[in-house]
Amino acid sequence: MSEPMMAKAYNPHEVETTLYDWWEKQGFFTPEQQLNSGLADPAQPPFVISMPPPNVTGALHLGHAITSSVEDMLIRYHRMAGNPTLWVPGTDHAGIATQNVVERQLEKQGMTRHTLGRERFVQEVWDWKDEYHGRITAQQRRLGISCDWTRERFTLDEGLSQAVLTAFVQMYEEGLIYKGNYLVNWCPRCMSAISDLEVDYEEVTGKFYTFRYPLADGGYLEVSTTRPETILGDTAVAVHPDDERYRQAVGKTAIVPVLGREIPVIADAYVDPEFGTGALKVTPGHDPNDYEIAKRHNLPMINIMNKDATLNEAAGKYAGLDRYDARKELWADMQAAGLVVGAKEHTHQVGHCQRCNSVVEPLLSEQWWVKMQPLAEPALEAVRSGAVQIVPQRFERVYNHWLENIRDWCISRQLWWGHRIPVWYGPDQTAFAAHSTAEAQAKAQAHFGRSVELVQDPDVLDTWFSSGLWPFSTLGWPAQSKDFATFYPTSVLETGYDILFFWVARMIMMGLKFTGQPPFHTVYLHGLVRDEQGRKMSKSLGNALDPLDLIAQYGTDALRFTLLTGGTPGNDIKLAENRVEANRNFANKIWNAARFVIMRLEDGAPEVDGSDPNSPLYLLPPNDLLNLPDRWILSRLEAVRQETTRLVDNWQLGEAGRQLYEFLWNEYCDWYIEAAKVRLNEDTAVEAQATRQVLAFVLEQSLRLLHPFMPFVTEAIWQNLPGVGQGAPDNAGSSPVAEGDRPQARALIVTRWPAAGERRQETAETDFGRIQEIVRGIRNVRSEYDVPAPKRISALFSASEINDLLTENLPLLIALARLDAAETLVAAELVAPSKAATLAAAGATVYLPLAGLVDLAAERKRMQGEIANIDRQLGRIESMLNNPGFTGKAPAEVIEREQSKQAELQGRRVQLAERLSEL
RNA sequence: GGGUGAGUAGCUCAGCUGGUUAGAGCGCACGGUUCACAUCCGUGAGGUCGAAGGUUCAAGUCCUUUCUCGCCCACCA
Repeated sequence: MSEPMMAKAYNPHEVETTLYDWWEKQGFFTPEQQLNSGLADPAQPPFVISMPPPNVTGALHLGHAITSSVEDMLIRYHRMAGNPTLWVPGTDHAGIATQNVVERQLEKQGMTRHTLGRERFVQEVWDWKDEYHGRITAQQRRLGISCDWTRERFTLDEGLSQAVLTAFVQMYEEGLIYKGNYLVNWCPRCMSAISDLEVDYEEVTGKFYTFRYPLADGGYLEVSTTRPETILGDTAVAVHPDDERYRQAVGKTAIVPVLGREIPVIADAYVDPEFGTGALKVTPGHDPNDYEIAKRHNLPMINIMNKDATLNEAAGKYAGLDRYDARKELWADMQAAGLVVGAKEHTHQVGHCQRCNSVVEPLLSEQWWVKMQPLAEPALEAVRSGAVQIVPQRFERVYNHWLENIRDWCISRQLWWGHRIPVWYGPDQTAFAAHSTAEAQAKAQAHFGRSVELVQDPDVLDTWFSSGLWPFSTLGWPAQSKDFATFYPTSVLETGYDILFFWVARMIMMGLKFTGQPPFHTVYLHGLVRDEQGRKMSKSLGNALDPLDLIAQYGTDALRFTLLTGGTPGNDIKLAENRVEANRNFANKIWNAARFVIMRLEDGAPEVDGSDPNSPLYLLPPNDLLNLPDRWILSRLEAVRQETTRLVDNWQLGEAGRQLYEFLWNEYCDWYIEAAKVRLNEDTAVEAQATRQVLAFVLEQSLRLLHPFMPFVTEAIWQNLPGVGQGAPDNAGSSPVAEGDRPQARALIVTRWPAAGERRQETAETDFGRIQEIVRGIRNVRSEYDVPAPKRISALFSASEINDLLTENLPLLIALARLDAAETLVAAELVAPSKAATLAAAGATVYLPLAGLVDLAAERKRMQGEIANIDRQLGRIESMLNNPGFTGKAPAEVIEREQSKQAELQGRRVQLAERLSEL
């Protein structure tokens, strides 16, 4: 195949979709294909992630981008490590959210769901789902996620619906699901109950109204409220039992203003005498605390509100008014009646519907509930025992606290979009939970002894009910499927910490309940993506960055790398656009380094190891052909391989990425490639060839290490490497060869993560470090003396102990420090020229005559500064080494390091001082 | 009220198990037509690591107190 010339700059858009389609078509995302191709080792445990399903009608945002980046990183890493790897994608029907979207759409056409009727409305939502499903999944593909699309699921699929039915019926039969009339959080806009978690509390400045509650036998009590309309539902006034002020009032009768209803004055310890007037109006139908008080005192509970937050007949003359209008009118009437004491500003927490931001009302209503305590216990134990580990660990406390104080979960929603509650009622309201109408009928028949007409419960389940089953329902449960047997429990559940309760805790509870096992062994929580000022990104603030825009501007890899390396686990990340840009530059940098290497490989192809697809693509030359830079970069590569592997295994993904960045840019590009040029240009053919192989070897291994972080640019480069051969995207799908006969394509995505090498050479690192120190020192002097960059200068090295090192690597020094070869000399000892800048580095003294440029006074000053700097450091070290506490207690290794540093500094000091005295 | 995270260079952040002169990117200054890359190269300036105590031979890193900001949970009418 003809090698396509690599473009001068990396263009993400030329490769991303092509590569993605090719990967997908090749089947690399499926565990079956990984096993068939020999990448995955059947002896290794599978690595499985259930993808948090995005809302099917949602649009991609940075939350999805960070989730995808982290999960795809883990998936690619484990796939390369040889685990059969499965990442199950899917979408969520997102009950209220989706229904609201469609309802808003209907509204624009002057319709409501009721004008359409249930069946047609649900059909309408399905149409939406079909339209938008393609959009969200296409957007996810742009992120490069290597999930197994052949196993994609939707929460309202047949299979997942079966899971929901099974779970519901079983829990119902065990008494874990029950129906009851309780106070719920009611959203008057959604016209549905919502769970505690779906209520967001916001601080609101309202009014604190104080008024007189008349007593039947004269007098009054002063009482305060933030919601005067609830007076209409009062069934008592309560005071603290020990409150002297109100002792006589207890037992008396109060009169509800306007309505004239008689209610008792009671004593209850809940009342805080310090707060307000110390007397509390009790509205059991519209306040959770009052509800509890009412239960203790057997008070009646009055519901004054309709489901749309207008008042009902119980409100007397206010019936039909909206809650806020009623508030005003009632207050005006009270004022007229002389009952008003006053109203002052008051800030307090008010519950809002998470989905539509309406103010939520506590309302008495009959709903379905899950009994949580019995589910919470095992879920707590799973984390306590370590069967489930949460990363970062601090979230375990949050998790524990929530589960220890858990309350029953309201799971019924008065919506049409979702899993309809599988309960049918007979003529006498007897309830039958069943998997189907037919089964319900059979149950009813058995119960009544005859066939009766059944009516199914109209409500649907909270969308998080089906989400709780996701890790196993997507694998086929309740059927005993092969996938379930093979891939359950999954490995890691990765998501943002904001849905720890909504989703993660419920999955653990449901997983333990229905499969007897925790659904995953690790929970990895990432932070939330915020704007540069740390604010939440939102449409209304207009500060939301669109991941698709960022991808269009900088490429997918740049965005992914930024999200992966821009923060630390569990902490929010403030996304600065210039970091994305910097990482775009990084992708380009690698691209160009590769371009250079590949061009040079045209002078002599490197030896390819074709024997084992799991070993490095290129062979290394024999040791005796390796020079210092070769040995150095190989040693560094091995160190970085070890470090990144360790870091990824310890969930320090960002740190791993940052290390690769620094290795590739600051070591491979800045030093090794520059050093390699010397040998490629000047040495013998055999040596040049050896260097070409090292260049190729290190590049190829680095691409593997970087691939999970930057999948596209690494694969694009890899496909251009000589020896990769056929299989490039150009051939994908269009080959006339039958599927089975086509040679297995080679792709970076299915190469092995580099295995441990034996190339670590501390001496090479020390020696090359000396060269670097000297080169940097010379560059520094050049810069200080304003030597024009292209100008070659003469240099005299009085090398003493590193004479051999410098002699051997003289061409390297000449090239990197831009020395004049004809006027450069290395010797163990040489006489200092009279007029030269002097540098003490790495044990050598370097004289740079810099004809005509050296100003002796300036040079003296420069050296004095240098000596002062050395003295500062020496002072620090000496006080350490003179401290018996240090020498007695510090590890030998640390002491040795300080000693050798001291020796080196003293050496340099002597060199500089000698020179200074000569000047 | 309880819990928790953050406070490190002008900005955005690293610094993982305490041990070289605390790092990066961007920005800034100076210099660059070095045959991969100006999405680049070289050099440099810039930090009492929020504050105060303490533990330790040694603290940005551990402990206590404290200040500022953020988030989560919680029934104060």
